[in-house]
Amino acid sequence: MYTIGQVSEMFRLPISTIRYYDRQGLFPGLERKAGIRRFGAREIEALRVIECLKASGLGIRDIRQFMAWTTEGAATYEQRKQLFETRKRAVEAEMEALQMTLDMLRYKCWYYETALADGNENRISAMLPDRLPPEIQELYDRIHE
Amino acid sequence: MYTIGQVSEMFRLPISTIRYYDRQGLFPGLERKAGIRRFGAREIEALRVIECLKASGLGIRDIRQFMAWTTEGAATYEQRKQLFETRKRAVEAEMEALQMTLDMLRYKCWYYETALADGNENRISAMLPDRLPPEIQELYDRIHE
DNA sequence: GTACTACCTGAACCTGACTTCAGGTCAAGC
DNA sequence: GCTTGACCTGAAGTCAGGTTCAGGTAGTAC
Repeated sequence: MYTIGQVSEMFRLPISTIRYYDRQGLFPGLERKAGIRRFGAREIEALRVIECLKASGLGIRDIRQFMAWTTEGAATYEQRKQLFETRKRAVEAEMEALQMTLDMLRYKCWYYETALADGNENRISAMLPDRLPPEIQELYDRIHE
Repeated sequence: MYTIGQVSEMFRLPISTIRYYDRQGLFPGLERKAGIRRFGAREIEALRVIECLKASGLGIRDIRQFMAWTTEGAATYEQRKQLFETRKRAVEAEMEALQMTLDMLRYKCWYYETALADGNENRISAMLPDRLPPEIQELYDRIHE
């Protein structure tokens, strides 16, 4: 069993954030002793899931819904499975989007390396839009589809 | 030259958002005719960069700084290059983090598929923490390091 | 000449996710 | 017995990133 301070250290989360999560209902059935929160294995796992769902783009409201489901046992396995499948698809989509972002950033890195080497953008302008170095052209075309 | 409505359609951004960006100084030197904004190639490219920098996790404030740099010519190539390199590293880190998130989500998908098939979590509990199917064990270990 | 549409403004409002604040409890060490 | 440190509360504050509102203009269609 851990205190809020210990959990705060374990997850590198401010105490205020953990209390906020509690207030939002993310630890249903959290135990207390003389008013003081006592975090057990269930809450530690809950926090891991919270961080995961948050990272997947889910809001607090929907995380609370999930936590409520976990208190309802086998009856909500289906909903919980669906939730994770949906989040998985969302993250996969997000990673594809970030891949495009990365292409743009790589192009811009090349752009400014070249501009910096030349002292101006003239040579680049002359190469646009379809006479860039092959590797860069590929990035450029993916970005400006 | 495009009107704000056309740009809104092109980028699938609400008009209010584009006006907000303008107010925040993201289109330095934006042309106007009788008060009406006229978006040219420069602004279209600016919006592409804005979306990219936003997706990389940069705030409006820093995007404004970048846009200011673009008006200062060759003197700021170095800063601009550095900015894109920093954003590139940030996105790469973000993708690694998302990869971990994905591992967790895959584990949870398996978990609830199994629980759903069994009607309870008993079999899974018996496999924890180190007797999971190899493929799942790998995910589990990466998550619970 | 008037209705319609697409544009304009500044100011106020909204949402989500926290954080801060003022004031209080409680056990341990000195 | 009193100070210290770690915990507690509800309410208010903050911040980013927009969105909405009330009221106004400008060009075209009939």
